[in-house]
Amino acid sequence: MKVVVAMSGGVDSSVAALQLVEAGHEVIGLSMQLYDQQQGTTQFGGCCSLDDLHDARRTAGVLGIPHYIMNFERQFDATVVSRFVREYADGRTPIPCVQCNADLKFAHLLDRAIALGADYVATGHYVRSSPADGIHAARLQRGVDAKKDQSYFLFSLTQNQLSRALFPIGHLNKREVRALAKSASLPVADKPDSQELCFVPNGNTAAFIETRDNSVARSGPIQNRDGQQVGQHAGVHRYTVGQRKGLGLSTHEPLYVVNIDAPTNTLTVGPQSALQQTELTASSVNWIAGHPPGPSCQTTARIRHRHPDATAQVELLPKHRVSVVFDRPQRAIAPGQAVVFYDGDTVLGGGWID
RNA sequence: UGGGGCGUGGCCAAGUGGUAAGGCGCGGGACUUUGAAUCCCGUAUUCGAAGGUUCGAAUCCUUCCGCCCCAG
Repeated sequence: MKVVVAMSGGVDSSVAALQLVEAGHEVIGLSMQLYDQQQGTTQFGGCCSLDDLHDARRTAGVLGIPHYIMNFERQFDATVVSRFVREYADGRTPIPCVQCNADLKFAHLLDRAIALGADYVATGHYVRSSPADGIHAARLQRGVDAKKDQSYFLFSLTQNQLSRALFPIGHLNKREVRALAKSASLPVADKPDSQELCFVPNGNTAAFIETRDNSVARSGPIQNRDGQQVGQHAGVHRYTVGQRKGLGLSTHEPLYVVNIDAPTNTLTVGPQSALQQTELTASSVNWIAGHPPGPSCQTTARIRHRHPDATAQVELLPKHRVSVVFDRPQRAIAPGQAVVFYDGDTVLGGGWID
């Protein structure tokens, strides 16, 4: 079959391509140009710099597959960056990687792949999937390497998207991926893992947001839970619920951001214990199977990437919303983050925390 | 200028003769395909100032400066 691999220029997607080539598929490498590269490569880290595009091209050369670079600047800005900035301005904490996956890679890029005659789009995510078989719907599962599992970032995929998705390295662990890259002499075999957000220069999120929307850089009050003002902040976009760094308040105990109120531009802080919450509601819930498991169910849920799973009771609410009640309190439930539901290794779905 | 108390790093704060705890904040690192958290390391040659006593003082003495409280 014909498969388009989304090649970021990193080891993971490179080995994904390698696996497909070795399996005998017709493979096309596709890389996305996500923003104007004129400003120089040092402006950007992560997965999408000019150097990374070159790495993808070199890897494709070694694999003997065609490689195309497609310009997705407009789509990236609309589906990922603009939302990211807006969320921060609203005092929320976004996860742009989710939109980048569901609304870019498995949307615009998938469309292009189909236009190229491809049957599937493959990525280098550490997740596994199984196709619909007439009885069961297509499923998404955690990657075998628990340390690298990226299923959290893919909870919003639909049956249609999943039916077109391949994850060739989901059954491998990172060590094996690197070993395969090395034995195939891929130029990126020893390239460091990417981290941080690829479109934010130097990991300086606050500065990036200010360049996009400087109306957020308004100072406002920091108050304690009794409503007494205890300090000042330089913009709510610099903070997230549960954050300790950057408050500049010295007290007998560490303080954390407990709440962000964008309308009044107010930050509320409190001790560690004030972050413990047992309940949340989430919106725009996606059930990967296409329908919820039932009006109410017991599942394990995860409130952020790499957070321990927790058992919870999920109740459906109208308008694609759910209420989630955990058996044990969770630390720093942050609006804008996703809550993702699992049944063992299978991703049931998830939604956006209100 | 009656009485009492206090002045230790950016903040809080131990230490009352033996050569400056700790917390907060801040900086760096680790971890990490979100934001965070967490962990590790670093952060006062110096204790309001100037003299003095002493082998040795932030700790004792003297003076000065500054601040707070209670009375008038």
